[in-house]
Amino acid sequence: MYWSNTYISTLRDDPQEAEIPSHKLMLRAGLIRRLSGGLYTYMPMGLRALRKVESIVREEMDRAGGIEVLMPAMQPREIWETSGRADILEGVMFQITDRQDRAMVLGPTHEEVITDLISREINTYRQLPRTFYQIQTKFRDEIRPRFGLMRAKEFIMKDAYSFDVSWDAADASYQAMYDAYVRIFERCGLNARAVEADTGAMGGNCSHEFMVLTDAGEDAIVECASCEYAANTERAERRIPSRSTSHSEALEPMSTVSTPNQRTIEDVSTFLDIPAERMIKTLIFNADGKPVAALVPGDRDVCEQKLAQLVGAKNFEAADEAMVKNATGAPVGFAGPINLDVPLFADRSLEGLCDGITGANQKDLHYCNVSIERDTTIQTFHDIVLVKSGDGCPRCDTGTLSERRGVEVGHVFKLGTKYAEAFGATFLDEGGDLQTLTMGCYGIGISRTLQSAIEQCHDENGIVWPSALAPFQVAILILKNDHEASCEAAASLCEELEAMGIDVIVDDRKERPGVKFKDSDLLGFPVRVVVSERSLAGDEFEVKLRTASDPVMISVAGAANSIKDLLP
RNA sequence: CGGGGCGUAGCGCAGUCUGGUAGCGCACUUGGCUGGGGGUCAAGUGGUCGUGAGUUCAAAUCUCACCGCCCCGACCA
Repeated sequence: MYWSNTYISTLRDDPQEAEIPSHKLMLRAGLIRRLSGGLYTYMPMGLRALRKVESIVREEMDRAGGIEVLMPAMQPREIWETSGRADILEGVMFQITDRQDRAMVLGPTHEEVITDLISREINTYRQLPRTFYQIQTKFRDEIRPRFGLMRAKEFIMKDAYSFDVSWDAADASYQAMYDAYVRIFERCGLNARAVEADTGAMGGNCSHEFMVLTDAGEDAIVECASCEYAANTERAERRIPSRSTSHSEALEPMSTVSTPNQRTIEDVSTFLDIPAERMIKTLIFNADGKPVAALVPGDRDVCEQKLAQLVGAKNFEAADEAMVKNATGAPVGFAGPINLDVPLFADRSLEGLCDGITGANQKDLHYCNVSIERDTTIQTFHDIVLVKSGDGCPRCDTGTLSERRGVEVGHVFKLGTKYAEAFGATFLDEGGDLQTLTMGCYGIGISRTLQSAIEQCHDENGIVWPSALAPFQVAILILKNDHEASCEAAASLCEELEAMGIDVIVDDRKERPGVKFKDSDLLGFPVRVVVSERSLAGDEFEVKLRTASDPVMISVAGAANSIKDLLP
C-alpha cells in the first residue's frame, strides 16, 4: 500500500476533547474522527487495526468451536417483554417505531434474539452443545459516553451464546470460551487479567471479566499477592479480620452520649476520641422504593452491588434525604440500628462487636457500648463492604489484596435457564423428556479492545502497536520521492514483503524527512525502513524497530528476509 | 439527571474582566531556497466568534434562554 493511495491525516496537537492518552492518540494519528458524542468514524488506519482485532477474535472463536451468524441490529421490542428485561434496559435502549407504529429497539445485546432463534431451531440433545457468535454493532444510549471508543453509543462487539443440556454440561462451553478469551488477549499483545465479576442486569451467578490493566480503566479490581484470587471490587470479598477485643462476658450497658452537630464518622470519632472502626456506620438505601439499612464499620464503605444482590432489588441507590428522615426520624448523619424499623443488613465483620458507637436516630445523639447482637435485630450478617488495598485475601490465609484499575474488554457469564425458560427454548433428552436449555453468554468489546491496546502500548512519540494489531507491520519511508533509485528499491522491497504476507505501507509523499519520521512514530508501525540515496549508495537499508532507540543497517540483497526475522 | 469546565478558521489558542466591528501558531494554495527528526522566505485562501433573543449609537465582549463538547458520580463490552 502506498501512502498516497490511502488517506492518513495526522494532527500535531492533542485535540482538546480528548483526555486520556489512547483517545488523544487515536485522534492525532487519524484513526478515528468524531461525528458527535459517542459516535465515531473509523478512518482507514483505524479500520485496518479494528479488522485485525476482529480476525484474531474470529479465528479463536472458530477454534473454540464457535459458529458464526449475524443477527439483526434492529429488534422488535416485544422480545424484550418476553424476557422481562424491557424495564431493566429501558434506560439504555434506543427505541424507535417503524411506519406501522410498531415498537422497535436498536439491539444493545442479543440474548433475546438468539434465544428466540434457538427455541425454534433446536429440538433434541443430539443438536447440543452449540455455541453461536457474531461480530456486530451494538447500540447503547450510555448515560455518559466517554474516552472515545472506550464507552460509545455505538460500538462493535463480539457476542457469543452457548447452549447445553445441563448446568454441568455448560461448564465445558464456559471453559472453552474462557480459554479462547485468554488466547485472544494474549495474541492482541494485551496485558489482560480474568477477574471474578458481578453479573448485573445479565443475570446468572457465575461470571468473569477480562480486564486490561491500566490506570485509565473505569473499573477497580483487587488481586491477591500470594494466590490466584482476583475480583472486581463490585463483588470482591475479604478475609474477616479477627476481633482484638472480645469482652462479651463483661458487657457494658448501652448508654447515650451527646454529640452536638457531629454528623460524619470523622466528626464523631474525633469528638469522642475513639477509632473510626468502632463506629457502626448506618446507611439508608432505596431498594425498589423501600428503605433498607446497611451497617458497616465506620472506616469502610458499602459495596452497593453486593448489597443490591443480597437485598434482591432491581433498582438500588442511596436513599435521598427525605427517605432517610422518614425512615430514621432524624436528619442525615444520626442514623443507627437501634429500634430502626427497616430491614438491617450488617457486614460480617461487625459480628460479635460489643463496644460499638452508633447514631441514635435523633439529632445530636449517639449510643455507645452497643452490642450488635444484644441491642439490634440484624436480619443478615453478610459481606457487604467495599474491599480495598490492604484487606486480607478471602481464599488464602496469608495473602493481602491490592487494588488496580482496569478496562473491561471481555465478560463471560453462565446464564442458566433464565432466557431459555422465557422463550420456551427446550429440547428432548435421551429419555424423551422435555428439558430447558442451559445458556452462557460471552462478550468482547472489539472497538474497546482496540483502544485499550493503545492505552497500554504508547510512548511520548505516539502509538507502539503490538505487532498483531498494527495497521501495517512495516513502513518504508522514501526520503526523497523524486529520487528514482529510492522509489524502485522501495517498490521491490514492498512487493517482496507483501508476498511473504506482511502488511507494508510505503511513505511516498513529497514531505521533508522529519515529517515522515514523526508520522511513522505517531502511527506506531512496528518496523520502519528508510530508503535514501545515502544508504542505497552502500547497498543498504536502514531498519529501526519502533521500540528500539537506534537503527541497524541491512544489505539490500535479502532485505525482505532480514526484516521478516526482525518482526516482533 | 446532579456537580464542575469549555465553545473564536481544519487543529491548538489569544482577545471577553474594562463593549469600538477579529488575531497568532500549525495546516492549506502559489512560487523560491532547501532536503535525515514536524525547515525557511514571499504572496495568498479560509471565520454567521455554538444558536436565538435582549441591552446599546455600537456586542466575540454585557444579560437571558437554548444547543453542543469535555470532566467527576449512577450504567456497561
